[in-house]
Amino acid sequence: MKYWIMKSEPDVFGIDDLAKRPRKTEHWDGIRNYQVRNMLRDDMQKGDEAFFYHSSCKEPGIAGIIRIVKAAYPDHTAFDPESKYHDPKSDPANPRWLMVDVQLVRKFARVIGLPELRSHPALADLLILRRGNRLSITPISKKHWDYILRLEAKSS
DNA sequence: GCCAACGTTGGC
DNA sequence: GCCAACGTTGGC
Repeated sequence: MKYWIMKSEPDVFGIDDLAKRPRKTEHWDGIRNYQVRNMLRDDMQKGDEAFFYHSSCKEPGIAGIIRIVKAAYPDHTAFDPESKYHDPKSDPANPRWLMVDVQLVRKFARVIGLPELRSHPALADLLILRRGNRLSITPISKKHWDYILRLEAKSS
């Protein structure tokens, strides 16, 4: 079982939106980056867990935990001309883009903010804190995962 | 809104 | 295959 950090803009789709979905489950669509797609396809498995990270917002940070409940399958929004994720180059017979289904495990009692994450030397090599990192999904080690879980219990 | 840091595109 | 131009991301 692996661990991940998955970024989303809460103005578009945040952890509270996921909580409102039936069975608190939704497909994670719109991935249009080859590196991320390859990770989905090759490394991400059903049962993996991920931190739900809020980006491009007032308080960027980790908002809770989600679980992969369905492994990678074709992202149908690529075929939909009405979708903002439409990609005419994705052939339904040979889909270019993939998505997974995620389910909310739990929302954190508080958002663990980006400045707080940065303040911990133990998290210095966390990919999401790296300058210029723009991948919407990144792997995270069990060690970092557990460390961040312990942060949640502390007050900020 | 600015800007750094990428990824992608397309001409050559 | 190179590389300039362009688009996107995301923190601030």
